[in-house]
Amino acid sequence: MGEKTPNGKTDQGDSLEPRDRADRHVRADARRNIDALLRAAMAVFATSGVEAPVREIAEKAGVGVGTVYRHFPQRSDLIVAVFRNEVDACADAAPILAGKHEPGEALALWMQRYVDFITAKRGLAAALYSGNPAFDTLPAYFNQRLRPALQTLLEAAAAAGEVRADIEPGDLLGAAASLAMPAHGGGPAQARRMVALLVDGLRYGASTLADTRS
Amino acid sequence: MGEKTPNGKTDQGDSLEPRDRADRHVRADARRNIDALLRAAMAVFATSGVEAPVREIAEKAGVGVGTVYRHFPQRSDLIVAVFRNEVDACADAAPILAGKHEPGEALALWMQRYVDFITAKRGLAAALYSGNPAFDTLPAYFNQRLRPALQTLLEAAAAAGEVRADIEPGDLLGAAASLAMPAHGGGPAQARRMVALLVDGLRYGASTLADTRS
DNA sequence: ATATATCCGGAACAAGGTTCCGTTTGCAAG
DNA sequence: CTTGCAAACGGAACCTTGTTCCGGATATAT
Repeated sequence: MGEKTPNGKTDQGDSLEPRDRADRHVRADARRNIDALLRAAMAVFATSGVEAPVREIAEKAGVGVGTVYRHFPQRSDLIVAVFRNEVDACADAAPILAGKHEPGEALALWMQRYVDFITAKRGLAAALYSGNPAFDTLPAYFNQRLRPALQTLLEAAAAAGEVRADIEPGDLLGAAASLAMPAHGGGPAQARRMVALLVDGLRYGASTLADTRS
Repeated sequence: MGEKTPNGKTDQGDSLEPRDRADRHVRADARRNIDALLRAAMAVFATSGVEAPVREIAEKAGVGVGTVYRHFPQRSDLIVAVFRNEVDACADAAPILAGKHEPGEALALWMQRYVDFITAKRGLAAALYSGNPAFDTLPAYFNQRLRPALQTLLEAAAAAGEVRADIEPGDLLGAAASLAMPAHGGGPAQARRMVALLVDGLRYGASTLADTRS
């Protein structure tokens, strides 16, 4: 009659580090299965939502359920791992875009990438609001990974004079997330348009501020 | 592999009317059991959250699970019925308070009543964000019942010169709900304080506007 | 080549939602 | 006051899904 959180030794999900350290030895087959599971879970979550049965994910990954629970002691651990994985991918996209495009363009492209991530995650909001403490650390992780990524892009674009310089990355992430929330109604297309508008607002601000100040 | 919503004849949950019409005959024992179920569900949801087992509710109501499902074909129908029931109670409190107190006082008291309703409903947010279409109609019902109730109070208080007159009831409901959301951290006590502040803001506005205009 | 710690698969268990059906009962007509 | 029966009741049984367990397979160090 209450909470049970023995939580022996969860290797992922507790640390706030971007990725796992190679603790001792991870057998090659284990690593392969973990990757397959993350990939399968990502696909299944995208189509059936995060409440898809564990068996379905296991089957899609070509492993038994026992293997799932060996690496992800709780169903929520798998969900968290997938979310963190996607956040990492989104954050990692920032330097790549920065290397391939003009600063302002890189910023705009990354924001769209971010919107796509949010809209694709049906059930993210539900998980966050579910009250399940397993998801408590997710928001912090989001900020920790995404804010620096966006900040770098913002600073580069501001230095190039392409956007205004007084924007808090955290504010922008929050605003874009609000606009993109699936619960808000309006499909992914609308979300992309609204966020594009937001980014254009940053650009407009640059010229306005330049005019006003000089 | 998809949605199944045959939905034969759900008597509650589809109509937007405050309460059920007496369709044909409702046997006395049935009415009694429905009431007992709503009461039991309200109590159980308050203590164990909305994901409490149906069996537990049935037992607390002193009926078999078959009886639960006879009146509430899906578990979510019971949840929706309880929510609507509490919304009705909250809305009905408005005229009662208005009859017993000064207009400004009635408004303040009702807002507290509303906050208590929001904070008590652990899992309301989760349900709303769950993506389950069964809950889609809830927000509309909330507005339909609560807005007129609050509007009456606001108009009375404004007519008495106790609060400013330019407040949209919908805005106020939304703001108070945001402040009271359990997910916001801070207990019910904080929520009450913050909303009291909000109401005081309305009062301040009354004198300010009076000064400025005359 | 061998030992062994680790990993794998899937049957088995537990819990909760939902269905089914034999029995009981409110109630209105006679 | 009977009687007939549609409606309602209860709870066992069923299905789905999360989680545990353990005998067998296997990667890897020696």
